[in-house]
Parts: sequence; C-alpha cells; structure tokens
Amino acid sequence: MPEQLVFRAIADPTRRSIMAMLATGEHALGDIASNYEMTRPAVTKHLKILEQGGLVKVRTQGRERLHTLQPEALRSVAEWISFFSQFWDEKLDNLKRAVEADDE
Amino acid sequence: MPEQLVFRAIADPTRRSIMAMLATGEHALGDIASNYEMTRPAVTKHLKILEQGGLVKVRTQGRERLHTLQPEALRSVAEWISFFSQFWDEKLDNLKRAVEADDE
DNA sequence: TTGACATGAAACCAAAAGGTTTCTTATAAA
DNA sequence: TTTATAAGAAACCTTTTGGTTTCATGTCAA
Repeated sequence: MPEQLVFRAIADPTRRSIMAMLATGEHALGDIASNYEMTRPAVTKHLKILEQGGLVKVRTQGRERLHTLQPEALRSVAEWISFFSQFWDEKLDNLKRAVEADDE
Repeated sequence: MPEQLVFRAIADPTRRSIMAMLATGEHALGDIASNYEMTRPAVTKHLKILEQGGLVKVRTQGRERLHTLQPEALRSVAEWISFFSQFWDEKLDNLKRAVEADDE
C-alpha cells in the first residue's frame, strides 16, 4: 500500500467529506451518494480511490455495498507531518512522540 | 489561505521531496532543480503550488530566488487528522491534545 | 559594456482527474 | 415471476496537472 495513494486520496475535498460521514459509521453507497450533488458513479469512483488508499473497507450485504472508515491509514500521513512538526514548534514534539510511541 | 491548497500541495511526491530538502535550510531555485530530473520551469511550478499552500516563502536576493519552508502550514492538516485519530487508537489522543494545546 | 547566469513567462502538450450518460447485473419485494 | 432497487462497468467528455520548449528579463562579473 504505497503511501502516495493515501496522499492522493485525501487531496480531494469530496473524499475528505465522505470520510467525515463514514466516521459516524458504516454506510451504503446510495446513502453516501444522496448527500452529494454528483451522480452515484462519481461517488463510486471516489470511494474506490479511498479504498485504494486503505482509508475505506467495503463489504457486500445483499444488494448493498457497505463502506467502513479505516482511519489507521492516516497514520503514515501523521508520521510524515511529525517530521516537520519539529521545525514549527517544540511543543508539538509531543505529536511526534505520540505517533512514534504507537509504532510498536 | 484555504486549507484545500495545503492538501493539494502535499499530494505530489515531488513537492513533498522538495519540502524535505527545504527542511535543511533556505535554497535557491537552481539549487533545488539540480536535484531532479525535470526542467527548472517544472520545479518553479511545484514551488509556486507550495507557496500557494503557504508551505514555502520566497525572497529575492540579487538574481536568485531563495525558498524557505513554512512547516506551520501543515498544522491544519495535523488538526484534520487529529479528528480521525480518536477512531484509530486511544493512545493517539495524545496527538489530538498536543495539536489543540498549541492552538492558543 | 558585454557576456554569462538565474530566473520568469508564455505557449503548448499528453495524461490524469473528476464528472456524465447509458447499459447490465444481482437482489429484494409484490 | 414480474418489477423495482442497488450497484458495477464502460464509454465518453472537459478541465486540471505535470511536464516541455522557447523566449524575454534582470543581475553579476570580466
């Protein structure tokens, strides 16, 4: 799972919005799509990109496809940011330590 | 400075690489460009996008343009991630608190 | 002041991104 | 067993992105 796919996935505002929605729990495609102006195939494509980035997992139930958020995929981004945090504020070295501590 | 411009800026691997280079200090365009296969105008464009995202600041000295990293611009991304961190691991609530504590 | 150097600017190009419409397939419900 | 629903797949279109080449401009050094 190349890290680039995560950065790509979170670059689009619609996809970040979908992530926020999925933070409230599992949702079917139609359910998600009804919150946006665009067509369902468009939302499908966004979900596919989120999936490729490891940020969303899908399971099929009957004729529905249920999507779950996988927020751990954001960890690589958090780690990348933590490298730069040392340059912006000593206080935020906390962030770096927090991420690294979770690295086991 | 819309947050979207930061997400856009960090989406490209070349730009993230440039950021890493600038973490070592101020650099002129030619200096940066010599590290990449692409032409200088291409690097100029990447730097422009980093500038629009608030991640790089430029000053002119003689005929050179010196670029400095502005890592604080990553804070908005860190805050965005911290919202999701609560879903992935309780331990990483540290991250959230660290970012919020620095919000003053 | 003449030339070399560091860069900006503009025009252009191919590929990727974000979207649409149309058609098919699979499941659920009447 | 029809019919309606939920979704995937493919073809297509437009705009954005990441890159190029070419040319113009400002600054430093002989």
